[in-house]
Formats: sequence, structure tokens, C-alpha cells
Amino acid sequence: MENPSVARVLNEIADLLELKGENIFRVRAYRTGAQVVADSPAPVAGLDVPALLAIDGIGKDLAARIRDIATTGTTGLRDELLQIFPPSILEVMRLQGIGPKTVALLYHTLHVTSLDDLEAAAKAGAIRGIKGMGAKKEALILTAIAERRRHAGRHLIGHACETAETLVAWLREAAPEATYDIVGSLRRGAETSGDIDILATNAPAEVLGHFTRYRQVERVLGLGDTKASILLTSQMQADLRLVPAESRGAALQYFTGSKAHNIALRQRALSRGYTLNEYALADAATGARIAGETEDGIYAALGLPCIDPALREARGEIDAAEAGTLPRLITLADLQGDVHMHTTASDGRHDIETMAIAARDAGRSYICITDHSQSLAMANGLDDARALAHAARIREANAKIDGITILAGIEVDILADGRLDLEESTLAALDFVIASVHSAFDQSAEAMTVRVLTAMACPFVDAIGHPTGRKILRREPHRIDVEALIEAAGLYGIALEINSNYHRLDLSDVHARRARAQGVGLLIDSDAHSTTELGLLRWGVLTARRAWLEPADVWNTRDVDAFRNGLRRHRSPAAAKTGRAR
DNA sequence: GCCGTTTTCGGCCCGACTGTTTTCAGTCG
Repeated sequence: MENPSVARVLNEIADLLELKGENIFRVRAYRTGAQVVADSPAPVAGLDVPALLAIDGIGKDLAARIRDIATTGTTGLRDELLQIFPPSILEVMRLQGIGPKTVALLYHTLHVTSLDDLEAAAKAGAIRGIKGMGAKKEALILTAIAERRRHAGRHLIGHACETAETLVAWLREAAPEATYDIVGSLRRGAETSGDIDILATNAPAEVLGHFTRYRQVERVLGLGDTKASILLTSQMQADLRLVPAESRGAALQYFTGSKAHNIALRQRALSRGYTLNEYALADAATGARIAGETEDGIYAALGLPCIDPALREARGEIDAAEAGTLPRLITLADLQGDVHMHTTASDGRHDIETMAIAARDAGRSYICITDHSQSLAMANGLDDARALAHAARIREANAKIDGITILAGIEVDILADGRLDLEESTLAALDFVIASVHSAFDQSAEAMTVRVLTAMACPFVDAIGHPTGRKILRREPHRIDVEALIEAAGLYGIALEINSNYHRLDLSDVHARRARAQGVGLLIDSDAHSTTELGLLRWGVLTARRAWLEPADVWNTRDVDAFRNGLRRHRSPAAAKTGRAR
């Protein structure tokens, strides 16, 4: 079992223990364990008990449980807990605004064990009858359920890709000679996906049966001669299709989508006297094959350069391809810097040096350390004195470590009234400041917009972090006028972040493309809280590609000198107005 | 459940916000 899956089971145990009313520190130990496993660069399945014990946060009990989970998928404690509570109750616990105490109370008083139970109870007005709950709680519950329903069946790209890649590895065990392609919305880099689509070329038919025997299968939905479908315990559906080699390109094109892109492409084929399906591009009159072995061949036969999967959303890509104006999309290798990350000074897991070395090994030539500011007490945010002392330590580390430049910055909180959480003199003393909203999300659009624009007026704010505050499938973006935000960013010469965490991807592809059109600079940042999370840049880059971004649109593709010189604090007022680097 | 020159017990990150209290419990980050 892969690390994210092991971590998921540990978190599930933590949820169930909390529900049971167990010692909160025992619960926390399981959550810490989950975090440590998720952050581990080595697969924990390959570690023995002594190696596990060497990890901070893992003791005798957790080491044994991790061994159990990694090898069997579960552990005794989890099974015992699931005897007490049905697994469906975990869904209730993950509702926004509903915690373990409320779920336990609902379970014991109304025997609520699922979202359906809870919805029925709320609609019947039974919630307000419980001591400590009222009409507002009842309404909040119904809202949370409605939101959840809207997101049902969708999965975050990070989770879906991890599962898809693990599945492909499983298939390779049975048929190593075959070629596997992950297609569908995952290939396009969409932020969520409904299911996993895998194509296998040059694979024996037996691979389909092997697919259905994957350990995490909950139910086999179908098994035929060329296709199998499974439902995984994670509630993701996965489909495997066998494709003949001469049709691989046609199948890639067809199953990558999007539906709208394919419709447009098929129309183009028809207008040229061809038909296009998942097997080939063929002459409509004679049925003779024109192309199908490669995607390039299909697009070429239609008079187009191959269009990158990230662009295939029917957002003007076919016209651009026709006109020869497709963008030269940004890649991970274009990113020289990563300028939003945390260390042990606030809520990160690793220190300055460790993060720097890991970033250097990942190919970055500079980073900026941006720990939290004081108002984020739970994250151990820095006050003015600590921020300045931390900056001094960062500069010492920079002097010591070769091969990478380490800039001293801060992720400063934008307070509810638009003031910043640190003195302007502190912000001025740093190399780079990214300002973010982490509290009072519930403001009106007017209040939130004024709040962020007020913060942007500070001349030492260089960028805005995760500008809309969304958590994909969990929390709607906060109400903010994104157009006004983009306009102000252009006016002040402030960059807007594409936060690469796959829970956020904020700005979204659509907003980032809008920002680019307005000439606003963008950043692609990991917001890493550990060395492992530096790899999150992968998702931010995908989002940027979906936003049609080229390297020049993203400030951290510049070398460190150009990056620094381009910042608002180092520009003349006239240059700042144009929003461009001098 | 983990950790430890405050080590085998007794701590473990905590402030803001909300809805429900009539002085606080639950949730979130």
C-alpha cells in the first residue's frame, strides 16, 4: 500500500477514536502518524519496525499498526472501531461545521449513521429538539449536506493521480510489456475527476482480470473482453480498456476529451470528409484509415498541430491551433524559484536548510521562506521580533548553502479589516512578502474585496497568496470580486499566486488565464510545509498550463536577480504602474 | 499514543468565531 493510502487509514482511525470520545492526545498521535507517513519520501510499506521507530512521531504501537496497514490494508483497531460505528458515519463527520462531538450526539440521540439519516432528521425538525442545537445548526447541516452532494463522486486530482499511478504499477506486474496511458480528465489536468481511465496497448487479455483483483477493489462493476470497470474502496471508479496498437492515438484522443473538444474536432473531421472515433480517423466515403496510430497524426490530418491535453477544453484552442498561436506552455523545468513555503519556525515540518537542500535537489535555483505571521496562533505565527530574527537566520543559511539562493520573506496575514499582521518596517526589511487571508472568510463580497485591496495598497506587499481561499470539494471560495483583485494587482504591480496544493489550486485555471490577459504577473508556489510538499509544484504547473500560461507570464521562471528586481519594492513608481518589471 | 539532561509521569499548539449558553462547548485552521 502506498503512503497516502496508509495515511488515509490512520486518519480514519483518528476520526473514529475522536468519535468514541477517546483521549484527544491519542487521537492527535494518529493524526501525527498519518502526517509523518504522508511526508515520508520512502514508502513505509518497505520499512521494518526498527526503521519506523526511528521516525519522529512513530512509537511502538503506531509502528505495528503501520506494518499491519501497509501489508493488509487495515489493522485490528480500525476493525474494532468499525464494529461500534458504521463506516458511513465518517461521511457525516467530514461535513463542514460538524465535528466529532456533534456526530456522537446525533448518533446517540437520533441514531444518525449516514448523510441520508442526518438529512431526514434535519428536515423533520428533529435536530432543534436536541439540547445545545437550534434552528441555525439545523440549517447549517442542510447546507453542508447540499454542498457535499454537489461534489459527490468527484475526486481531487492529487488523490486520483496517485491512485491511477498505483493501478498502472499493479498492471505492469502482470503485463510489463504493455504501454499504459492515463487518460480522461486526469490527463487534461482538471482539478477534480469523476473516474480514472486507463488505456493498455499491446496488453494480453488476462490483464483485465488482474485489474479486477487489485487489493483495493470494493466491487467489480464489469469485466469483458476489452474493458473492465472497478469501484475502489476509496469510492473511485476506474476503467481499463485494451487498445490495438494501430488505434492507440485515436483512443488517446477520444478518451482524453474533453467532450466539448472532441465534438469540435469531430465536426472539423466531418467538414473535411472524414469520420473520427476511438479507433481511427477514416475517410467518410470509403472507410479507409487516414490516421489513428498517434495523436499527432490525427491532428496533422486535420490540418492542426497537436494540441496539448491541458488545453482541450473548447476554450479557443482549435482556433489558436489553426492560427498557429498556441502558447508555448510552461513546464516544471521552467520554474527557477519557489517563493512560498514554511519551516519549523511556524507550522512547517522541516528547517530552513533542509527545505533549501530539498528544493535545490528538485531543480530550483532559489526559494523564499515565507512562514506565517502572528495572528495564526495555531500555526505558531511569527511576531515582528521573531520575523526579523528568522530573516537573519535565513540569511545565515543562505551564506552557508551552495547552489541555491534563499530569500527571507513572510506570508503575512491580511486581518479582517485589511490591516496587515506585521509592522510595515518589518515587511520592508524582508526580501519578499506574500499576503494571504486565513480568517473571517464569511465577509460579504464588498467587505472582502475592500479588505484585500486595502492590504494591497501597502507598498511592501509583493504578492497575494491563494487569492480566493477555496478548498476544492470542501469549501467554496470566499466572496471576493476577482475582477477587482486582478485590476488592482495590475495597477500596483502585485503578483497573484497559483497555489499548487491540489486542495487549493488557487487561482484557478480560469482566473489565472484572466489575470494573464490583463497583464498581471503570476507565481506558481508549492506552499510546502515539508520537503515532500515541494513536489506539489507539479499541480500548479498543470493548472498554469490549463490557463495557457507561458514562462514569461510567471515571475518565478525568472532568475533570482530578475525576480527580485521585478518586485514592486525595487521598481520605480512609473514602472510599478505598468505592472511590469523594469 | 508519543516523548524525554524537567525521562517512566505528565505534558502534549491555541485563538477566533459561532451558536447556544447565560459563562460555555464545539469547530476550524
